Amino acid sequence: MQQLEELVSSLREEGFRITPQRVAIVDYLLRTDDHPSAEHIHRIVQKKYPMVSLSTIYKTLDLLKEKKLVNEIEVDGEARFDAHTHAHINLVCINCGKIDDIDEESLNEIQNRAAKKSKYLILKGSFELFGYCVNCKSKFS
Amino acid sequence: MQQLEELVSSLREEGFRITPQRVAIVDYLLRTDDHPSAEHIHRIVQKKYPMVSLSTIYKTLDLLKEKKLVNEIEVDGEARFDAHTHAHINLVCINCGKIDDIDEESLNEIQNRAAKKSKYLILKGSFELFGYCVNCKSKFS
DNA sequence: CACTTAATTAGGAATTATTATTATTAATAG
DNA sequence: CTATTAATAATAATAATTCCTAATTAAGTG
Repeated sequence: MQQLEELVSSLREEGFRITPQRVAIVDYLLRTDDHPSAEHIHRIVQKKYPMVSLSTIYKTLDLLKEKKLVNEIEVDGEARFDAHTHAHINLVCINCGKIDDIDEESLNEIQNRAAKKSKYLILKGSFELFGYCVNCKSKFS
Repeated sequence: MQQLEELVSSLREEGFRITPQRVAIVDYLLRTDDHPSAEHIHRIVQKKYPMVSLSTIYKTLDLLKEKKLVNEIEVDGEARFDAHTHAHINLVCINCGKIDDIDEESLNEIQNRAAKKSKYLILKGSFELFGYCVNCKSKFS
């Protein structure tokens, strides 16, 4: 995960204007471990800048996506975003909706166990995986 | 994959009414290997029953989902459905959008290879997997 | 074979997430 | 400081899905 200053100056160097809105959005995305929706980012950013509009959130997220600075995933027809652009998978608990990241190193272990146990994944929509949700404690089979 | 008659009588046994609309929807889902959207199912079913409404499609799909007779996945913010309810994963080509099923036996092999090569999957949104799309021939890395 | 009635339907309105449009504002270059 | 033009706010438009309600009908009952 990169620092705010790096991101901001890299954007400036590429000729993008640095606005308070953009800084606030990037700042929030870097600070959170969550996978917020555009709406959620909007509510957070509005605390500091009450007049920021939702379409600005969307446009900024588009820009950041294009620059590979954020990752977009999809849950129940809603876009969610995170600033963790290294290789990882997003796990969505089919019980409580909690989203977790799993990085490459944990993933190796999981894939090994998966191969041994011949459990299955379902990409997109609901998915199943051995293990349990760290949030709601429900078990998968 | 179950037969139409089995499904229909199992629905009837549970007290659900068997309507031409429901039969047509189930019939189509059983016949196709595709992952049609609600809209697409609507167009197909309308060929036989021109007055069937889109909301009926949605309600019927909800019923079938609840009874675990169809599987719902999500592609680009659009719901897609299939009647293959056995354990499998859905692969979505990040290049052409083609959706494929992989059943448990093929999956074992894939997971073994995945474990060896330590490639990664991304659940939801785009995903990456070694291999190539059988439809557009584009390779994944 | 009617008769009854609760489940189901059609059709349109409402909702939700997102994108497009446009006049206004403000970040940056000079 | 001023001009340029990208970025913004506000609003309208769009697309997928859900909600609503009066009308219809499947299927059990006499």
